[in-house]
Amino acid sequence: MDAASIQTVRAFNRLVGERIGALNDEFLGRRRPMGESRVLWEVGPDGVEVRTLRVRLGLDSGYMTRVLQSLQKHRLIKLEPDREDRRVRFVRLTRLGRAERQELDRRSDAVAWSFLEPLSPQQRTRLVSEMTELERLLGASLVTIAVEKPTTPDARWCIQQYFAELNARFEGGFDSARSISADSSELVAPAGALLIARLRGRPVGCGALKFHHRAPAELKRMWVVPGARGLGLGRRLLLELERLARRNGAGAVRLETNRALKEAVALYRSAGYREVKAFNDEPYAHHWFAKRLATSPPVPPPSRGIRRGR
Amino acid sequence: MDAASIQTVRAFNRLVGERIGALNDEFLGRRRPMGESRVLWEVGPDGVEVRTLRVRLGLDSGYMTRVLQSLQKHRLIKLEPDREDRRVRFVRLTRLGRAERQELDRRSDAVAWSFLEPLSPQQRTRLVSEMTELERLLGASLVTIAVEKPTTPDARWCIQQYFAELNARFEGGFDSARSISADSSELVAPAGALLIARLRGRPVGCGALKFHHRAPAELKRMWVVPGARGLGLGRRLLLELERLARRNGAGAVRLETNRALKEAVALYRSAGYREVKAFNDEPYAHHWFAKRLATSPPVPPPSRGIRRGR
DNA sequence: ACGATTCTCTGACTAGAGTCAGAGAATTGG
DNA sequence: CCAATTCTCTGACTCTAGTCAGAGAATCGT
Repeated sequence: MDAASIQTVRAFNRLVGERIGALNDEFLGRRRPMGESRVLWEVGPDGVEVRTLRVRLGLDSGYMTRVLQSLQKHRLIKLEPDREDRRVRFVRLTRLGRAERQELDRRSDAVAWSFLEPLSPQQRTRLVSEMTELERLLGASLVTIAVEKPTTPDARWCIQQYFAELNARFEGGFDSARSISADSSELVAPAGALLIARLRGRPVGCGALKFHHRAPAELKRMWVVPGARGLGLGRRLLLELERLARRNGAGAVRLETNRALKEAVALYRSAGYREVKAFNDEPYAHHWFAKRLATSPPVPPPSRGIRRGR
Repeated sequence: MDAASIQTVRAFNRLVGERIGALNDEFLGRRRPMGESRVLWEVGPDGVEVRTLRVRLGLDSGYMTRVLQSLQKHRLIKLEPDREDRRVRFVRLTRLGRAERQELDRRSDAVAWSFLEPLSPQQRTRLVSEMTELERLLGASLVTIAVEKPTTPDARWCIQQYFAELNARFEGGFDSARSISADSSELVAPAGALLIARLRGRPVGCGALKFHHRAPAELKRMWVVPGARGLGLGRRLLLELERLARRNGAGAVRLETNRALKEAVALYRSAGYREVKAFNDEPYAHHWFAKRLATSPPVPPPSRGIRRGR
């Protein structure tokens, strides 16, 4: 990459880092410590488990406890034991807390407005479209992919979204009961595995494998959240799944898919999958693909440049 | 402005603020406290006076002293009394300090690279071009406009640039001696005023007024640095000048300009200036404009964006 | 010349944002 | 059922990034 690009990125980092940091501190952190504001915000209107909060904000449990205690002392939140698991605590906003959160909301709006306000209408439109795209591009490098149990709420959410999308896109809809199964018990070791992709803690995609002794692993449940498409995340998931299959002794991967899922079909083809004859009787499938896995990892092909109109 | 735009800007602020903040801390702040790194960086290869450093970084003098002492203890800087004014101290990097600064430079590059690295070549190009544009657009809201004496170095620089541009653009060049004057003594109260626009400390434009008792104020020296054009800065300067004229009792503003300055002519027209007959004998002018000022401000005064003290 | 101002330095203090090592309760896995 | 693990809480620390008041030296303005 050329030096000029690096310099551009550096200049941008400096300007934007300073500007946003300063504004956030000034507007959002005035009334109370930033840590408390962040927590207050993250609790959200419906409440949340403390452990979730901790993971999302990446805070130490001791620190978190104290932040919550302080918020509670100010009557902004209520802490109650979780119904299902009495080790965990559930945080809820009080009426006062909701008001305070709304205030934070207004301030966030004001910060955003301070970016837009000095610009002409055309420039505003421009700014917004560029931020949208940049956010996508920057987000791409923050995605993490990890094995996760299919029973976690996030995993369930991904699978649900996946089913909902199939149902919307397949002609005649989709009913998971009629499809070949890949339920929770089949997607944990040693029978299989589920990968969840996350962007800043939030699930943005998934992909699963079912292992078969001395037979190709089966690829299932490939899905990427609509807002994160076009960033090569599908390909990253696919590569990660292949690595996992290889580590679990599979010499090949195979999968079936529906013709409505055009991007997926294109992805499989470009990732080296060859169309093969139907190897199962999945009623929703139109295409069956297979790929032999190299013993040593193959060089990743260049990611496709996805164009979007602005 | 619609809510969706505000939401986009907010989402962007959140992602970018966190991402850049985190990376900067991680990469640049590892070896020593961020404050020290910032100072080390700001000293630069040629050294600098402590007071300049303090103003630039906006630090308390006591704090600054301690930061410098710590850097000195680590043999990264040398402190010596200033030659001309023995109250002030002059900071210089030692050999070790220069090496450390280079290291910071490398890390900054690495941070920038970490943005580019996960992207495809097309996406990289896209990222860079969007950052460039976004930096311009965000910069616009950081511009501050204030009255300044025409004798300051920055004011002089602006006027010089203005003359140089006229000389380049007018057919047959421009010689300020042949033009109607508006020199330093005429551009300070009560005879007149000079406005300087600044972006993060650097001058990016100017505009001046000459007041005449019971007669229209004269607009002079409107200029915007080429890199900041197209951001509506000219219009902001113009509005600011009109406010100033009104505050000084002028009921109207008038000005003359050269046909080579097409953007300026367009700006005056679109800001409500009507072309009038020549009211003076400026040899370089082709157009004379005038605008009556409303008694109550017709447009809400442009805000200066929100500033923070670093 | 001399009072006001500027610049640096010192000491004393604060708040925010954590980290770390346990301890005690509840739940899970085998 | 029991051991391991998970989750929250407490107490005791740390580090960074300041702020504030005042003192002493040098310089400036008149």
